[in-house]
Amino acid sequence: MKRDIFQAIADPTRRAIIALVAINAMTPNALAEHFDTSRQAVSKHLRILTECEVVTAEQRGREIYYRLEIEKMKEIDEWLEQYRQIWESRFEQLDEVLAAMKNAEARTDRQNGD
Amino acid sequence: MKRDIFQAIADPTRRAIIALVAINAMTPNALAEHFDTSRQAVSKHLRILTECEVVTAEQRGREIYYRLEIEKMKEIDEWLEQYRQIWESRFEQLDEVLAAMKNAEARTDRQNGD
DNA sequence: GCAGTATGCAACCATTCAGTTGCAAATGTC
DNA sequence: GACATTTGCAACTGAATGGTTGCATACTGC
Repeated sequence: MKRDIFQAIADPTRRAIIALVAINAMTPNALAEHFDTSRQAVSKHLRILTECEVVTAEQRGREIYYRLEIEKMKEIDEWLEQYRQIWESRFEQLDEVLAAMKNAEARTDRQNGD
Repeated sequence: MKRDIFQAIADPTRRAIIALVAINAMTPNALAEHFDTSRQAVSKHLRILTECEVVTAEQRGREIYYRLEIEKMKEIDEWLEQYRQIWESRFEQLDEVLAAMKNAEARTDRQNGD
């Protein structure tokens, strides 16, 4: 029942909804046109996304416009940060390896009088 | 049946496993000690993570060491990139607003002889 | 006020999922 | 070779999930 942002983005349809409302706010009906599923199915996804505060609803007459709450996406970025540090440090290590290889090559070249 | 990286990270236990094997490769038994669930439950999570290529297994005698495949985490980062662009552009807009406010403030100060 | 449109909510269904239990296979130790 | 350890796989279970259908509510335009 208690869902978090990671469960929110687990479903492909929800990721597609997020991508759509990121560009501009949309109504459930307009969103449903982009999918094979029913309007109600989209509506249920929107409810989940609203619960997770990934999107917010704004009533305009009888229409409800949903738009992306971009701040929530930063939470994923923050979680990813620890792993970004890992691959960046690995990249630096690779740099060191490449530098070492270049040095070794240069030495070999000198020895061979290249 | 066909799982992707987003479903892989949807489960809190799996995110915890990812965090653990990111530091150093671990066996299912060692991992299970960190959780309330059974070893088999952890093993099932490892199977899912392996299927998604988030972790890779290395057999050493009768033990199997699982380690994080950091490259796979980049896929999330790549997906997040489009949203990062949004919040960065919003940040720039905020900068412009702040700059405009500062200008307006400076003009007011001059008018008031402050 | 009435027909039509937009939406949310509840009930139901099939599938998936996370977990447990039991068991078999492979490896290490004596 | 006998036994313990480590692990994966299969079967089962209860809960969650994504989907559909039907209905109630609220707003628009006539």
